[in-house]
Amino acid sequence: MARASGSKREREEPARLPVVGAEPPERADAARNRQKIVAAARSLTEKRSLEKISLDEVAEAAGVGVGTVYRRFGDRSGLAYALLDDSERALQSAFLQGPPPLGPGAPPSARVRAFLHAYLDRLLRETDLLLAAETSAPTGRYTGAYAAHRAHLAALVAEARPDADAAYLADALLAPLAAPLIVHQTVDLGMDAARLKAGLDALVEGLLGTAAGRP
Amino acid sequence: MARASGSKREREEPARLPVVGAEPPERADAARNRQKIVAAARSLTEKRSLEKISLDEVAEAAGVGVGTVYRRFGDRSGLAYALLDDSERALQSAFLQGPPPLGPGAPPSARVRAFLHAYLDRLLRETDLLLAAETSAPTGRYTGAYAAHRAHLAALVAEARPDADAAYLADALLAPLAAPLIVHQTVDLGMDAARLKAGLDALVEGLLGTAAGRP
DNA sequence: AAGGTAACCGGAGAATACTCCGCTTATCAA
DNA sequence: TTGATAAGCGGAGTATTCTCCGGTTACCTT
Repeated sequence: MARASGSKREREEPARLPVVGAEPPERADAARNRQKIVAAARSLTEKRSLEKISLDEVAEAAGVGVGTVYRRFGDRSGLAYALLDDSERALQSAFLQGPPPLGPGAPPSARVRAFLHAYLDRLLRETDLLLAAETSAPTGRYTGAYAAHRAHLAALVAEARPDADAAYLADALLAPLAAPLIVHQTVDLGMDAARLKAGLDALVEGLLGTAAGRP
Repeated sequence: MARASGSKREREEPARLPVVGAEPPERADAARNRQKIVAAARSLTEKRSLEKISLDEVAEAAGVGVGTVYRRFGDRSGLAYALLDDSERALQSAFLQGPPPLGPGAPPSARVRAFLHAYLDRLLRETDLLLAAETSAPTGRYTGAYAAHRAHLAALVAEARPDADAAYLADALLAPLAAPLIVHQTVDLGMDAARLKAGLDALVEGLLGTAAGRP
């Protein structure tokens, strides 16, 4: 089920975020329906969390059949990612070509730190959507946008610590930003954003050594 | 939904793992049914993953009504935790009163390292159950056994680094052990246990400083 | 412009999750 | 023992997810 849903979404959702190569172009009616569905979902999420909205309901609001919703987005998680598309593009653009420290120009550890902060801010801003995206299809989380974040961090880690297992450390840095964990920390444990950022800073400090004496 | 399901399981599942205080005793027929359900589920999981078994099916195999399964365990996640009960007890016993370095007697950073290794081994041994436990009810993951692990690590971290935010770092150390991430790393990325352990060691080293010069 | 083909659509239907409540049973006090 | 009472039980019923396929439509070729 893990791989199945992952590869399914990959096939069903052409030309989205992390895809680079050219794919069979989307037919006009399909694109139109996609937009109708996204618009309807966006409108519905203004009243309650996506997690409490049935996809049948989205289909009806969009004026399409249920099958169409599932064909386009696979499941609730796929729809959530579509709704996150804008902020994801903004984030990627910021760390790929924006001003430092998030974008190029700052030392790697500072960029890692800036990325984690930016991701946390975004998570706190779109908690409901990211929760829905991660919790339906939990095993499919690690493709798509996650892979881009992971690659970005891995490159920075490799730059700062060429001897380390950069790929692993990238995962380890992203893991504390899992949406359900953040929700638990903020809602149940009462941790605020500043505390979480301080904690993330401690991680970066320990792993990459922003202190002067580190290689 | 997050809090709801969490508090529900808490109410429905008396006298399990992390509960300390006395609760209303479980009626004899209820206990009998619980055992029948667990036994049936255990038997069914020998053939396929719990995630692919409907709870109706478990109920029928156990010879009880569906309502009984839901009342006792709340959802698939609750049932999974029940099936993990034995290994969880073993783990807790090992780090609370077993021999060092997992149990008392070793320096804190060594105990943290030993705990992470032990948890990873257990995760690799019972991947399917832990995956089912975490992925149904993802927001309820952070109560019960997780809270015990977190408290244990937090105490060790506080001992090793009295100045640090021990509670946060405990979460940060446990986060890379999320079942779906481990599955992705091992299945999709082909990382083996040794690599994961080395990565965890690097985390511990960076955060707690097993190297001599750390306070 | 017309026709062929591949993609797409819709919604009925099967599977599964989860709830609800009238009836039964265990437990305990008298 | 025997009621009283609270806890538990079962399974029909409702809600939601997800699939499947006959009919439709966009797109390209000629």
